[in-house]
Amino acid sequence: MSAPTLKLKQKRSQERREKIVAAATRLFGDRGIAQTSLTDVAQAAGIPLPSLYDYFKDKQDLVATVPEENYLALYNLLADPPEEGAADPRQQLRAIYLGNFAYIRDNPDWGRVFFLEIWPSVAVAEGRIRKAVDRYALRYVDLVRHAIASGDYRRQLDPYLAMSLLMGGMCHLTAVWLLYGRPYDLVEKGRALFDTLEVSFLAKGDVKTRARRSRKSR
Amino acid sequence: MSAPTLKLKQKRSQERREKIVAAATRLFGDRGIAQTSLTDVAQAAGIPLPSLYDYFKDKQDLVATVPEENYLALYNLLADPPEEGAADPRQQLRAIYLGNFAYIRDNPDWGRVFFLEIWPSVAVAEGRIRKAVDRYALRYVDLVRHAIASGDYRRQLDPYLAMSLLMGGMCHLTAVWLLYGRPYDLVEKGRALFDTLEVSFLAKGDVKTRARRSRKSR
DNA sequence: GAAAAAATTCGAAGAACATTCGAAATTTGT
DNA sequence: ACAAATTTCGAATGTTCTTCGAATTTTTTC
Repeated sequence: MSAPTLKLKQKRSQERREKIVAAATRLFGDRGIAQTSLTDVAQAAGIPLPSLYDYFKDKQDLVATVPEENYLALYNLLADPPEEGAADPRQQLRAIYLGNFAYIRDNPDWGRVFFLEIWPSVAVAEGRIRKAVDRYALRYVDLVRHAIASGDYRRQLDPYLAMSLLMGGMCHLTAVWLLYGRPYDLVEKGRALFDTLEVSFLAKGDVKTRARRSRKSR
Repeated sequence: MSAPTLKLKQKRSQERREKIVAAATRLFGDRGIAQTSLTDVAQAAGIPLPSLYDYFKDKQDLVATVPEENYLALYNLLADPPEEGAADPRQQLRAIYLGNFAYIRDNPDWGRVFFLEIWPSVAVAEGRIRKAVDRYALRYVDLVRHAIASGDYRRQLDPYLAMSLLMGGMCHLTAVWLLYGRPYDLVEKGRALFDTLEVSFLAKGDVKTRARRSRKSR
């Protein structure tokens, strides 16, 4: 029976599900969601077409799964190492932002689906995806707030505006990077973007106070 | 016969075409392109389904037409009034950027299709759409270059990076605005975004030199 | 360790949608 | 008025999404 993902599988036929998601991520990223038929996905995953419906309610469900699944990996990746620099929100924001670019660079398929197909897109209005994206965006809002509280960033800076600039810049940069065949180092550009952007975030008088950012570099 | 848009219509049944585009813009913006069937478009336009193919090669062709058609209007709107401030690239950039937001505010359907459905999206890779978008983006690159040349903006500022920030911010802001039901004045937010962003564009020593921006205000 | 219960798989069939064809209707040119 | 060109759309086709349920496999129970 076509059982939605409501009840988890009880065996390692979990692998099939993963195969499907992997195939879908690749194909969606390649040609776009609309141009990818479930027949293609099934074939690429080596699974009969109707069986897809044993793992996903419908195509939209599969689409929503792609960013969800990767979001977890990304979130964990970026959530872990706040220990060492926990006291420096500005440093943390920078690390997370660049980590984000690195993740995109290392998972371009996912990046393509997420930044070119799903977000922004009306799909993001769908509850499940919206939730993930919001949580993601609020993380940045939070970090900016901390940086303001610590005195690094201007007190008048609107954290939501700052988030829009960070996310929007990342989205645009990634989109261009992907569309033009990944011609340059995305993380490098991301760093330049962040540094440019941060100039407008910083508290004026504080420029030198916190200018000891080059320790360890990367 | 199903004649692609190759040869223009020789009568005012041009109106039908416009009806279709209008209906498509509204429906695509409402529910998204994938969730809108040509049957819906045909019904909304009051035209039998197969007749759509007398005006558009296929669905993708209709999709591409939406941004194309509006792009012209926007482009003309923003290209006209450079006369008065032609000498001040910084002022011109600001005016065009805000004019852009105003156009989105006044044509939210188009904004939705363009910023949530088409750009960014792999659709943008398609020749026709790419061309329009590129021309659009390069306009900003150009304006930034002028502002650099005039000494308003930092000499080290990468015009492409600046464009990414401008476009990305606009895209994100618009997306949020649309998705959350247009809760605030988009142009106002756009202005705040621009002013925040511009801080990082400006030449350092020049802060006071060119600070006479308040004449006549907006 | 076999029978019952539960979960899993997928072939066959149906529904929704995009797209094509070409004959009828209309307009244009002479 | 008549022929040529153009426009319109009903009927038919092909593709893709989705459902149904019987056959198969795995898990549980005694």
